Amino acid sequence: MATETGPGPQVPLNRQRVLRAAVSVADARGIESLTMRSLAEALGVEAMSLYYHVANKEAILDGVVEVIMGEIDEAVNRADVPAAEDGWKTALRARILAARGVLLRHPWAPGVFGTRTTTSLAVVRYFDAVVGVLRAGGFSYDLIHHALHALGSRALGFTQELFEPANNDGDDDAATEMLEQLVDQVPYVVEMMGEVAHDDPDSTLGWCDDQVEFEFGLDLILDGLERLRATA
Amino acid sequence: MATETGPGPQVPLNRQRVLRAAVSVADARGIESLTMRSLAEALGVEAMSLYYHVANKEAILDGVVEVIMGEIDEAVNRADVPAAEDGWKTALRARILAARGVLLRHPWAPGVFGTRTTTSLAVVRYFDAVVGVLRAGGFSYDLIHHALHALGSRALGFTQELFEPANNDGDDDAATEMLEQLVDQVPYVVEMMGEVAHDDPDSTLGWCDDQVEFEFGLDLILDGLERLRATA
DNA sequence: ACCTGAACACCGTTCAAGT
DNA sequence: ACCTGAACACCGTTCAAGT
Repeated sequence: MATETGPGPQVPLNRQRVLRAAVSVADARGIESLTMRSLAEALGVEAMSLYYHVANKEAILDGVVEVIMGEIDEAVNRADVPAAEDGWKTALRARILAARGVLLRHPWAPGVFGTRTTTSLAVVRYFDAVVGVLRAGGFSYDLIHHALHALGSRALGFTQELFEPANNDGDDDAATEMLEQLVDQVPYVVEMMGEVAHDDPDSTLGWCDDQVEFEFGLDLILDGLERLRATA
Repeated sequence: MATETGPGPQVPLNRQRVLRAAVSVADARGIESLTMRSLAEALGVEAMSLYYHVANKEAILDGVVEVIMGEIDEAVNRADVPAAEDGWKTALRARILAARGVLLRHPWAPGVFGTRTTTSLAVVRYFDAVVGVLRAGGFSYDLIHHALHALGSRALGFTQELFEPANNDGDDDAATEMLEQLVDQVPYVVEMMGEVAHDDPDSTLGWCDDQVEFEFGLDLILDGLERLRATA
């Protein structure tokens, strides 16, 4: 719970504690407030001490990816169903939704994944397991290769949300009003929102159920892959 | 071509010139070197002058998105095929591939799109046109809504490339060697790469044809949507 | 109306120095 | 072995001041 407590380092710092504290800081105060100085403060240490344990901030972000991937591995191991019994689609779906559960607890993580330039071994290992599931399901490597590209980051449980952090501060009325003034600029979108909102009286401008939509897109891709596999 | 030439501002600066110069700087030297000071220098002006024309750097990045979306609109208008004649799938596919062509010229742009918190009107207008194409193709708004989520950023021609900027500096041998030492850690990936490389002797570690893979994923989704539309 | 200089708070990082 | 203080180059930004 607490990122660190007490005065200064009774026990010497190490790389693992630095990385875990970085995740905690990002969780608690957002990734943009993760600085060498704020991280050091959370650890009860001076900023310069961090450089004894990690090369620089980039290395910290690389390490943060490893920590998150470790959490994903844990979640998958807890949730995964055997591929042989229920088929590849069920197994892969469960794996991806488990990964998604982890990333929902670290909403800043997808952005960090996107900024890494060197390929993380932990990420490759994750994809290796995905390839294994598909292989056990009878896919050719050629189709598996295409499949990985089709899934993209969805294989890790996230998608690039283009409209995500809209300020949903309860002012749905103001937002609706604004949209009404845009009727001539985006007529189809306005009509769509009106109709879907009408079908589901509970839905307002925050009308998208992220989980439902993620599963819709995931199933669309998985179903398409199953069709290709069966006719290959 | 030149971002600006000559000494200082003969003609007064304005918002449009600031934004276009920002795109030029990002194209030429990368998004990370787009700073208020470097942008000002490219415009032959002091950094503080920029604040007369834009609120702050965030506003510049918002404006950059508008500029890019303008280029996409141009490209789409040049390339788009009428929806009525060739069907919605052909029209949407052409539209998305036109957008992709623009983003390939600005490889830093997807990252900027990802960082924007306020929703860009230009982006919403683009998606409005996508909704229009699907609507003309006989989709229900409910299915269109799901479709937008399934497409995600792919509707704009990009995907979150998790393994993109690998240092492809000709040292494929070294990379292959490294991978061979990982055989026990990622056996399926190694086997996959060996087999696909064997099928196509030209392909090495830079073995993925981005355009081919993008179109594969796009078609997978579009074909799945067509099936859902037809059976609805 | 449009641009600038000086200054501020904040970054990541280096390096010699402490214990 | 592990941590620190002082310093550096670089950010975005404010504000009063220039023309």
